[in-house]
Amino acid sequence: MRLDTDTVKNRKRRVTMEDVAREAGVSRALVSLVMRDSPKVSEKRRARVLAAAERLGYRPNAIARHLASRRTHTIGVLLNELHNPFYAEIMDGVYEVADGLDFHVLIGASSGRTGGERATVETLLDLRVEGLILIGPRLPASAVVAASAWIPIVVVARPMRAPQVDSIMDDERLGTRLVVEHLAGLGHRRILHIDGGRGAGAATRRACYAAAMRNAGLGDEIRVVPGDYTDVAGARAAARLLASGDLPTAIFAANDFVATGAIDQLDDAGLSVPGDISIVGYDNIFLAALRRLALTTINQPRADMGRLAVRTLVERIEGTRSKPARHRLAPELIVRDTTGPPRVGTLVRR
Amino acid sequence: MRLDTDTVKNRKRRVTMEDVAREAGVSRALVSLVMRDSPKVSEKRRARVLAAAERLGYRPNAIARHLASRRTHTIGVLLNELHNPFYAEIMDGVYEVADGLDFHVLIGASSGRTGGERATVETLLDLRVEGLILIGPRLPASAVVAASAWIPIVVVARPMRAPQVDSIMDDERLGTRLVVEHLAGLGHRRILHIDGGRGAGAATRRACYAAAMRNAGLGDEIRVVPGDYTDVAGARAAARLLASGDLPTAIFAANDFVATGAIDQLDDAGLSVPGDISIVGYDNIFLAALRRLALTTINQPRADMGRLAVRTLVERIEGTRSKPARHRLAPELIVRDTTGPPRVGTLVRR
DNA sequence: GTGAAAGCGCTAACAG
DNA sequence: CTGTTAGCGCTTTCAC
Repeated sequence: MRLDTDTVKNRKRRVTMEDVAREAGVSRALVSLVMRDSPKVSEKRRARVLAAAERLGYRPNAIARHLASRRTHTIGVLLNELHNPFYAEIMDGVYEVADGLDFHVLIGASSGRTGGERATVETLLDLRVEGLILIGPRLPASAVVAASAWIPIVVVARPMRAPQVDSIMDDERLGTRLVVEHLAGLGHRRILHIDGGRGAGAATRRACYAAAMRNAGLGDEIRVVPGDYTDVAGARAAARLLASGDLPTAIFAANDFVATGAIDQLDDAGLSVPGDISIVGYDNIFLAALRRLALTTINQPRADMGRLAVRTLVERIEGTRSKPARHRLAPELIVRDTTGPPRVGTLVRR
Repeated sequence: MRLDTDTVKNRKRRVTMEDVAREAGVSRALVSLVMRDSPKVSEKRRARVLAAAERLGYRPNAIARHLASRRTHTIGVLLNELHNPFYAEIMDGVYEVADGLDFHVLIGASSGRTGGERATVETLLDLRVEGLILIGPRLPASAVVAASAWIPIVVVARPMRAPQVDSIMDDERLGTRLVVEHLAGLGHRRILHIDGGRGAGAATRRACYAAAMRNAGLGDEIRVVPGDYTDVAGARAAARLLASGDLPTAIFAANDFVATGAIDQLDDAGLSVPGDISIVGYDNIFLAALRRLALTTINQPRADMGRLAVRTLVERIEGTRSKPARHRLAPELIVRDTTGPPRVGTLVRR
């Protein structure tokens, strides 16, 4: 029995460019040119090389290529949260234009580990991605700025003021104003906000809510209950509200997940939405459109945000632009069934 | 003004090991040892080197390291679908044990692009990840087998028979049997299946459904409507059913998304669930637990699946095991409010 | 067009 | 423990 030198642990041995060159009877440099689709190679030789590569089952080693060329043509994406479809829908846009621009996309998530996001960013950095898109990062701004010393960074769904960092989000002032005005227009005054806690952009949304309330002449009614961007947080906040006995007539939830959790809890308590209390979410994820939820919410142009993120990033990578980009996309109000006029005679007296 | 040679396009110049060695007054090899936490370096020198690295802002170049060591300590994950929380929850388990085993995780998604999954796998392969976890891949089995010639692969949520490929999923025979028996126990006979189309594992689920029906003496009632793993597909299937006028008394949906879409459509048609028709999903994603849905479904131990996937993969990478692993985790029936006894006197006559 | 030579930044023996 | 010597597999001048 002949020793099979082509297998290691039953797997293929890596075929190198050298091997292909030998097989095709040309120099290694020529093979390299062919692999990079260089125009300065005769059709004949190109065919020879390609055939040899095929025969040997050659796969270019991207790592070696990256090391030598100092380019990876790859962008990294930090996904704060794999569970929220909001982010997934942004990714649709990211993939769409990254594919067109011929950039690879590497996703790093950070499922709640300690120092998760930071570690993920480091990994991506060490892999020499050429730019980074941070989607809904909870990372301290200082860490983002530090990373931007290395490569271009665009932050999505969270404001960022560093000159070296680009940012993309919806127009929060407008979005929150649409919410408050819709509710106020229905006759609500006691509009409470369950916030996104330490989540990306939560502080902004909270501040804009307050501003919108004041603008509507409802400055005295500003009331914020702490939450997080999850359905569990929404349910918990609603439970606390219920327990306190001091219910508002309307709730503006930090996002659709929070709204969903809150509704769940109110249902459980036997309250009617919007009969007893109105609820508005934010994001317009598919969940909101389900008839059983029919959540009034704010639509964010998610795919557009993803598309824009890649374009913005690539501009920086290619050095086409040097001044910071601050894109603010237009949100829109989607009225469904969770909002209505306030109950006549408040449910619970103050 | 002094020319700052340390910036390129306003970004940090890469500091190399050589630079650190010079700064610390030691050899490059020593720096390398320090970076790899080798025990055979005196505390004193280690400190010197670390200080120098810190001072220079040195970041090891993972690419160069990988090339030289021929190890990346990274596993790749192909996520067929970023939108389905089912997969996100598997990832929780993946991260948990990968972190513990000190493996990096790189996610490649493939948002519906043509040849998306294939291209993503290639990218991951070229990056020399040491093993691949394919979660719910739609890739042809032949492509999976081809990839397994290069590196260890474990497939999650889809059966795979290749000797070189490991697979992890729930026990579908049991899961579907629980569904059918639950429904049959309530008195249903006309139990229809909206399937997952060409989705991962859909064929298995379909076949097991048929087997379970026969087992329950309901072989004559087997009926499958084509779908896909999305809520849209569920709604569409329900719409067709409604239009046909030939409704079953119970629907077993391919997954919770499909069930949700179907319910949405039935609601719209004014039918009552489970009054007029019972519905069961599969997966038990958070959606199913919402009170407004309260979907009866099958729970899959998602985090366990993710954990097991990494362990199984690492066994192969380390060469600890060579025979194929075929893990089948136990699913369980979660009864909620979408199932009940069939309507007395069928809604629509055959 | 094509090939030779010189690295990319790091790891891995192997002497000392 | 420390430094020297070779590469890892590819790209990239630069002559020919």
